[in-house]
Amino acid sequence: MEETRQNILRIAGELNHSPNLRARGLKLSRSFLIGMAVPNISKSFYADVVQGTEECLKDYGYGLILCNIVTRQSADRYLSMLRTQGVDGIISCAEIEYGWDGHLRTLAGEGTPVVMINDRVAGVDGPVVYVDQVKGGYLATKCLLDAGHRRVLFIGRSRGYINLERKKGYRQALEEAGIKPDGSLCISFDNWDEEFDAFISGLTNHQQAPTAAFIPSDLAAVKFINRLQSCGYRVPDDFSVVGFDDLSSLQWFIPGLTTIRQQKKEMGFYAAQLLLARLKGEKTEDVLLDVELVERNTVCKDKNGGTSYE
Amino acid sequence: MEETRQNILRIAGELNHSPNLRARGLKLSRSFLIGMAVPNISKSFYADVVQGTEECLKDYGYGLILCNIVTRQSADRYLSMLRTQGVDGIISCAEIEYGWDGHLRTLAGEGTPVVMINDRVAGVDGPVVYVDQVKGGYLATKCLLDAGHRRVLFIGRSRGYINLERKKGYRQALEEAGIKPDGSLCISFDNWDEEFDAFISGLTNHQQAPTAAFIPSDLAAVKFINRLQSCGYRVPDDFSVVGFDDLSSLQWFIPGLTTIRQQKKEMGFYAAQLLLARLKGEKTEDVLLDVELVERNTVCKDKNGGTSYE
DNA sequence: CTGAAAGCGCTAACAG
DNA sequence: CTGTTAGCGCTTTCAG
Repeated sequence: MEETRQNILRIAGELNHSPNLRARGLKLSRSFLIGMAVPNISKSFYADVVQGTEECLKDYGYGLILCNIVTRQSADRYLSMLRTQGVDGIISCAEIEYGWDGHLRTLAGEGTPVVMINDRVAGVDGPVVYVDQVKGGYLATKCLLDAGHRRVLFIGRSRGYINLERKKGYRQALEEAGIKPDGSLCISFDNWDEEFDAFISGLTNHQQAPTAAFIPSDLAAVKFINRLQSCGYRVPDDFSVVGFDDLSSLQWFIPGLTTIRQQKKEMGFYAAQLLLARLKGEKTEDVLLDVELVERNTVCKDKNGGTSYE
Repeated sequence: MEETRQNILRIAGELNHSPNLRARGLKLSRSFLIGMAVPNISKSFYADVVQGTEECLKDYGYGLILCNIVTRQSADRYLSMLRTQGVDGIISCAEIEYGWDGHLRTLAGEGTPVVMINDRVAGVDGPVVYVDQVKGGYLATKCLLDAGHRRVLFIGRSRGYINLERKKGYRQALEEAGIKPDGSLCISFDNWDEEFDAFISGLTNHQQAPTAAFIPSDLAAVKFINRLQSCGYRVPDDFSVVGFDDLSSLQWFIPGLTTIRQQKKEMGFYAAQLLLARLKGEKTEDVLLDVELVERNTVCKDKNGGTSYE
């Protein structure tokens, strides 16, 4: 009893002695480490998500090992690193390529708890933090429709879970407004330099040219606006656009992009909470995060778009 | 011999057995973990630096623990986490606040190898990866001077190693052009909303008003341009500006920002290499990274700025 | 209720 | 040159 007290005092005296997590982990077969896989930390979107995760984990003494999957080789390396480091769990974002899905299945199959963000990887058990992509697409399109636009483009790829969902929302809004879907309004630019010029000449020459676009990615939207402006178009006066993401890095972009806000940090935060709950053996359920429209200055509210025919 | 062969075969058979790093680390007293401290991963600048570090480390089997120091509390938590996890080394960026300097001194004092980025923390031994900030400030200012501007603002705080160095370069360029330094041209906005209006009225009312500004931060530069434009000024026609950083997130900003490019990923990469070398017991030296001017569209080359008096 | 001891999975030193 | 063993620092179990 008194010895114990002395021990405590001695420890307090040494002050800088922290228990060795390696030994502790060896005994407990835990590492107090969580792996977080992202497609690219340099995209401000994922930096925000990571920050959210990290904010939650650090309060519970868990370290976050960042896994930036940018090549097939990095995917392989992280597979083995997560294994050898013996992480206690993994948070994995959607949109990761380079065979990561298979690696995640392997890891999950070996018993590592996994939480997914934005989409489920087939064959991997675990909760996922979803975002209401459909609602986002719906709100974005409705905003354009409400401003009087009738021929609204969807500019983006039509594959991948996320884009598909957003497109679903786009169609929903159109339908609700009684507008017949027109396949020719759904386009994407694989090669901007070549295809954008063709697009522009189409815009000027056709009478029933589109007057607005929903572009399910802020980065693409900003690029689009940039090109439009260098072709002499004014945004939103001549053409309206709504993006998706609400990237903070675009804060000072002019004109301010009307877009759909996602709860980026929350995404990471909730994923971390789910994982922690799972580690404690608690039951977990998928989380669905809401989105909202952020109105700035890329939607022309006053007129029905140049050649609209309402 | 034959048993060994069988062992190898069995291992190959099991295939998914990876040696337990915890046990290995316990024996070797190493963790194969590196801590990386940044002021804010959500700033695209640091995301790039982290990506560079991570790219190097993963090839050597080291995991990267991200330490995002955004509050005093997070600084404290990471101090103890880095200790308990027993990281093999630490890479620490400049501009971290919340008492981190002291924590880093503590950790270094306990024997953890440290590599610093952008500035040395007093009392911490270890190599640092520097950027030629003075040259950057010089190139930025010279670019404005070469375009004919004579009254060039320096907009930014006059404290902190990095800003001070950039300002040094600004003064150097001025001096070289035979322009007397004018303290009133060095300003900073503590509260944009209030002070910017005052600044603008000064701009319109004075005959010898400045015609250009070097703003040693892209984010601030873009904000400045944004404000300028909403006051009816055109950039670069009415006012020229040069930033610093060359943030990729500003890629589509209009007008394209003329700025100083820093080698962001390289910064992180070299820091990792220095740390690895240190862990191997090799001798290390500071690294100085070069910068370059990236000319885009925020400097008016044709005229000497509205009210210039050359 | 306190104190000793076994063992987590590995490596390095040592004996055979 | 191969095979055995001690022990890294902790936790947990078990004996005192």
